[in-house]
Amino acid sequence: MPRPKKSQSGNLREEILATAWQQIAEEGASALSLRAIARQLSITAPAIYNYFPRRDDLVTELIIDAFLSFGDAQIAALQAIPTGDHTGRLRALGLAYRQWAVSYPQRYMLIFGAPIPGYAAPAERTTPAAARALDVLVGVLADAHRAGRLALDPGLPLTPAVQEMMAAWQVSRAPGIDLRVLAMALSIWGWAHGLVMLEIGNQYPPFVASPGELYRYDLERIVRGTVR
Amino acid sequence: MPRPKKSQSGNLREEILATAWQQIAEEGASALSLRAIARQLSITAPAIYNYFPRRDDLVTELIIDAFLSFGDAQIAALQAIPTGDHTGRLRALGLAYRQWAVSYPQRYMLIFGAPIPGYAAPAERTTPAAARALDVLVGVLADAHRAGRLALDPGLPLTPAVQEMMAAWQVSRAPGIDLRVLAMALSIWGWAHGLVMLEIGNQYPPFVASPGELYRYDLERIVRGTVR
DNA sequence: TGTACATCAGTGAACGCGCGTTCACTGATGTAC
DNA sequence: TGTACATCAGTGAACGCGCGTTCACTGATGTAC
Repeated sequence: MPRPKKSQSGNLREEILATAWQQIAEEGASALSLRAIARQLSITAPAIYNYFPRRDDLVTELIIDAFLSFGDAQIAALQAIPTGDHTGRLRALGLAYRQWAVSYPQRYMLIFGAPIPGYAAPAERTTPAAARALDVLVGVLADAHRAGRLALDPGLPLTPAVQEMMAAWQVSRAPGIDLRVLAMALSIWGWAHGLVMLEIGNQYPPFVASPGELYRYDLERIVRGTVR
Repeated sequence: MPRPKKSQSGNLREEILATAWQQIAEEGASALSLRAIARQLSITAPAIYNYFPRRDDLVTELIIDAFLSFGDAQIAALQAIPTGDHTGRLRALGLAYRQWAVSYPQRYMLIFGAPIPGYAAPAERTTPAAARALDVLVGVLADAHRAGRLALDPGLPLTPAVQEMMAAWQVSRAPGIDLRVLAMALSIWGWAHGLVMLEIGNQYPPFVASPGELYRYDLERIVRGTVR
């Protein structure tokens, strides 16, 4: 008896993706299984193959989707903040970064955490999606820099190796952006990633009762030290 | 035919642990399997049960071992640096942090990365081991603070929530240490964790050809901004 | 020194499990005449 | 409007795999007399 149509929409592909997200949220990305998805949708596992030729194709779709959602959240964070309020924009970006991560911890883990064993993401599909969020941060910092509001330590020039890497970045995705601004973007990203990973990975010592408070405090420190 | 003694030492327990480390290094912690270990040691899987009642007990052992090794590395990093050289000590700690992580990336992932699905570490055994490394950092910062060399932004006092958390830490593990020093330790830890996770998780954009150079540059920035 | 015996580390077979993937199939649907 | 037919999404059985864990066993070792 084909197509018992648990779903009146018939859009099984979307339901598979939605169920995959649900399972990732509950059990983590490494627990994702076609059979579990099928079970939950009351279909048989081979039916999924009509939509995703291999399990990895499903995973790839999920990763790209997560990157886009994350990038959207970063972009949306700036919407309410005036262009000239550089401090406010950097702060909003930082808050939105953590907010998205704690709202979808497993999704964050999927794109920024440990790689899924036996799965290699196709870089040509995921890299552009990944770059979006970083571009937003670079944009905010570059605006502040253009306005002369960025605090760059003149006593600490880029080392040649770092300069070279940032130049490669500048050429490929960030034309005209000051190399020290690019380095600062990576540094801020690393900081946010670190605190967020500690939080959603449950790695903080037990006395850190409210990681969000700690993050916000530290974000304020970073913002003050970055934008004058 | 029992005990064909592939190993003349007879210390099979140690060999199991060593093989487990090897497999974690090659395939990641989530690929760890008793059967694979047994295969490599040319024994049968049930033999392992003579030494570890359950698979999880083996994992717990590995985690504690990794924490201790990491803590040792942090402590050892300070050995060559004079007590009064606060800048040098903080820098050495930062360099050693990354060095250990990139030397044993899977081990780092095991203790600070994504949790192993279906495994919950017994906190009463792992927490003390985990705290060692953080204690070292706190010690270095506290020394610098005592010497009046720590740069604390007087315009950014701890928020009440952060103050409360740091006070809990102070009571439990860090008697007499200034609360802002504790907050700074967490912040620096988060930063290092972030950069290191991006590096060993292969999350950097492709233009970051040499993550180590980037880390060292940024470490220098952090050190300069922290210790006067 | 020689023999009986307890110990216990490791074996091999078996259990039940869930997984990704393949395959031939079925039967409702929509189209062409 | 009615019928023949092609399409194709989903089924159900089966494949081979690796896993953790259990169980009764075996036979080398070391000790006690």
